[in-house]
Amino acid sequence: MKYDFNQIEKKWQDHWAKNETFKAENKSDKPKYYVLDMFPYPSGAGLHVGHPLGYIASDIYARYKRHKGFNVLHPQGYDSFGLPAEQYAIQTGQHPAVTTEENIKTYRRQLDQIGFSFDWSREVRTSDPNYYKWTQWIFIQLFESWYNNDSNKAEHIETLVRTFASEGNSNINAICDDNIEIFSAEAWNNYSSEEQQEILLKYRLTYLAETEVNWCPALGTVLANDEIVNGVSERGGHTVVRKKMTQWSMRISAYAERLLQGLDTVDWTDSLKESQRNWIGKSVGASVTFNVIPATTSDEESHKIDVFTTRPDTIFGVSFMTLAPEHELVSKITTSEQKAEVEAYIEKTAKRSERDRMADVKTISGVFTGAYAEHPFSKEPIPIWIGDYVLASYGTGAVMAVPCGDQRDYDFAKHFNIDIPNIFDNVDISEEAYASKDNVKIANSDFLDGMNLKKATKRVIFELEKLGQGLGKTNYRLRDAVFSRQRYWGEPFPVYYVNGMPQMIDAEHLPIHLPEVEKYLPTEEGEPPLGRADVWAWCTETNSVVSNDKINNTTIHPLELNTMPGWAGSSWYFFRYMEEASNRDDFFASEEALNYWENVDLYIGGSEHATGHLLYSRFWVKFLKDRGFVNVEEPFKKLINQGMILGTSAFVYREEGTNTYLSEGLIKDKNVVPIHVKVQYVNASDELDIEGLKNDGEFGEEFKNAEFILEDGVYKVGREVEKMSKSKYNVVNPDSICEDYGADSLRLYEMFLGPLEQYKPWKTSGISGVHGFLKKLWKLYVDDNGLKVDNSEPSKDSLKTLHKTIKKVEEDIESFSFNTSVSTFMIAVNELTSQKCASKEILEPLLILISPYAPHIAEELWSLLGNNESISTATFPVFEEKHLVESSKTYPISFNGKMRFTLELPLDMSKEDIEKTVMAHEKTIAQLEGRTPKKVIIVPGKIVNIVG
RNA sequence: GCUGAAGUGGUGGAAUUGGUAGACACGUUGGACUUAAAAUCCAAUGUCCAUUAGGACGUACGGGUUCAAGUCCCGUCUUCAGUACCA
Repeated sequence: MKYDFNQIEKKWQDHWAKNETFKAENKSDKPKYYVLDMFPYPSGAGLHVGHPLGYIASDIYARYKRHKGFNVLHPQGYDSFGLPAEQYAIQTGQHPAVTTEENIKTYRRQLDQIGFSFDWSREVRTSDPNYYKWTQWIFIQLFESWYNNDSNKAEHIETLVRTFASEGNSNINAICDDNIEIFSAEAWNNYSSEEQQEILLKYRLTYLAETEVNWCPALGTVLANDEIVNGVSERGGHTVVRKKMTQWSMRISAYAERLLQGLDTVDWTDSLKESQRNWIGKSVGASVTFNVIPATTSDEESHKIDVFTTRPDTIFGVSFMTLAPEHELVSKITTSEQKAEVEAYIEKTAKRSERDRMADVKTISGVFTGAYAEHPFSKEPIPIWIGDYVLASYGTGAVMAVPCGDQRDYDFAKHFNIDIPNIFDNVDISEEAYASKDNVKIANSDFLDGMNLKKATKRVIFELEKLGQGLGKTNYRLRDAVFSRQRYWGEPFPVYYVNGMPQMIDAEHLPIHLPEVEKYLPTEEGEPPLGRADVWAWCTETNSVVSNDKINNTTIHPLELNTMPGWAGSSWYFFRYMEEASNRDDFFASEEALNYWENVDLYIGGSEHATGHLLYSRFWVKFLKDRGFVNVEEPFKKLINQGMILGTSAFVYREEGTNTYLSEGLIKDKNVVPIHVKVQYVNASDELDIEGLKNDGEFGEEFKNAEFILEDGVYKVGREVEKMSKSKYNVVNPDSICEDYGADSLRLYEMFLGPLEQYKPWKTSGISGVHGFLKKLWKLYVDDNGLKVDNSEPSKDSLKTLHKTIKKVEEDIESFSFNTSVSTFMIAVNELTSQKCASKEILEPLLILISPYAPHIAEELWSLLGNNESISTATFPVFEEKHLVESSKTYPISFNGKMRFTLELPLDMSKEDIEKTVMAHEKTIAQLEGRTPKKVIIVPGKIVNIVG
């Protein structure tokens, strides 16, 4: 019987699907375990061998946990809203829903053929109205909530409204917009409904606000920072301008501290936690208010500049202030003499994108405004400058410049010849600023003289508070997240507008379906694509979406034209899987389901989601918990970032100006151009299939008439490791691997390549190793006459092989070291083969060990052994130490730490006897050449080291 | 710059608390089987010296601790990833 992997794999994949082998139960006596892969976007290109890496790892773990007696939830689905489908729709006119459906089909077929143990009955798709109904619902809850700093959680907006009505807002401690005026209960009750709504928007966790965006008029859309290159759009090279737009924002900043603290409670890698910490960017310091000195005595208006500083202790070192060019005070305080210069500077900086400004750290630029502020303590005038090293979007957009203590301020001061007072005792600042926080001793600072950083900081804040010109403050870099997209293929907002004020549609009328449009582009007026929908108005009488021409602004109102961003649907999907598909109509997941599964125990995915998806999900989960909809604070307990599988590109070398290609060994001093060729035409020895290449239609005539100069009768290609991509012709498709070697080989090989987290190159030639292993495994059970396993008593050696394998594999899986288990299997099979082991007592448990990695062959052999139940239900073999107990040990005998020979000695031999035996050995005598050793180190069971 | 990860044969990588460096594979070379090829099997394979026996050197580099260092400590270099005028 041959190992016919194609037939075996198909057979078991069908069997698992038909019997719903991997369906998870929401009621079980077993402990639960939830294994999840990061949500895939079903791209049109399908999978390459790099994609399944994480899925294979999580699948091994899920299968292992089942063997270990857990009720495992291992679902899969699609983040099916998104840009590529929309882009494709714009180009071809095809509805994104249609192409998305096709892509999902391809994706599913490819996933199925790898043999994953997904519970497909729980599949979700973000673009499914039954799913986005609940995304819309969550949005409404966010709108209906505010963040109460006193209770330190989100509360229903009603609690806020009640307080407003009874006592005004002066006692409210909320996370809200900055520009909030104090009002009394009486005032509140007298406000018009619109005025009240406007105020409430400043408190809601999702709110409409003017946001500065990168607007590209030619594309009619907003661009992300990384879509802009050198000030023009990456696609098409169109001009991009900074523009204010009214957009939905999410008040994630309310959760900054909890998002930071929560990191200590989850089992993620340090690097991932670190990038989230950086992103949140907490800095502790003080806010200080500087009064602007009026230019003339008749000047009535008085201005104040608020700054944030992490070093309030250096306040006496301030010698100037710098405002961001966009700062609203700039136009108000600039003197007439400086006006022209300041305006020219502002115009110049407005043209540079924020990213450009940040990237260019070296050029120092700025302009004096002519105005002065008053130092809060010394009352000395301080010149006010503007400079683009100060960012409008961070802090208050203004800094108090302390050149002796901050390198950027120092450079700025040097450049413009501004005074650099030294307020540090015994520190030389003639070359650079003293930015260190260690060994600070303040001098020339009035009441702070002689104090260290900690003391001075405390004292300054105390004094500032006394003056009413400052207070201790913590600042976060984390900014509220823009939630509107000017796109078609996303979740529509459940929002309509009455007199310009946003109104939520009642949850009972959800979902609001994405309307049909005839084109997926923005309108001529620059409105988002939904502006093209004819049926896109809300009737408050029938509670339905009706034709736009019925809009009367009394009962029928326009609907929101933006859609939600990609992260909306992916911020809560892990809860949706918890509920069985048949029970999803009335809630996003039932309380029982949420209580049973709690959160994701193991989450595997790419590190590119470090600050996007992983931060937004945590934010939504904390919010949902505050409002009592879920009961966990963090969504993902343990998280592993899988590395990337890189391609090994192949190159041929064309001699410059000719149609001649030189083999890799011949290019030495020649002037050659390396050209990518398809890796399919290269064998394991880097030799090129020239005929194949010549006849490949995709390359056209390029190689048809080319001459190939061989070395030793073959053409050798050059190789280089690069990211897998179509344009580099190094993409390897899992379909062909499954066809040629089988899914089990693919699974094993992906794991065998190296540690999960690491980046490593793919080389198809290497797969023959694991494929050979599977054949050897097969032969251990089956020969030409069929099954050869018997009920013979296993040998001691075979028992030892089995049990050391159990031990190692179990340790490996628990520590996610899947690559080493594959080696362990190889060693086990090599050993059992040479032991001629045929004992069922050994070979049956061995299959369970291997089955998470190579489930198809394991199932097949398992059933050949006479089992009727799927191997996935079998209990993991139990390791027994007694089989590994040895009576002797092969000791390495070292001289001065270098191993010279080995000696087998009984393990129960005493130190003294070991020393005697070793010293008497002829090789020892030869090594010592008559010397007497100074010392003999004996570590029983480990090593003997002779010194001297 | 900062933060994080990493640097081991021709290649991917192993060495879990300091204790035989290079497991397991790929590739290469030689051999068996075959008319031949494929498949399979056997052997060798870190580098250098030596006919052998054996020896020297070897985990990015330079130091150190230790009987013993890929592993611990100090310094340097390189690569990758994230992030960045963050006040």
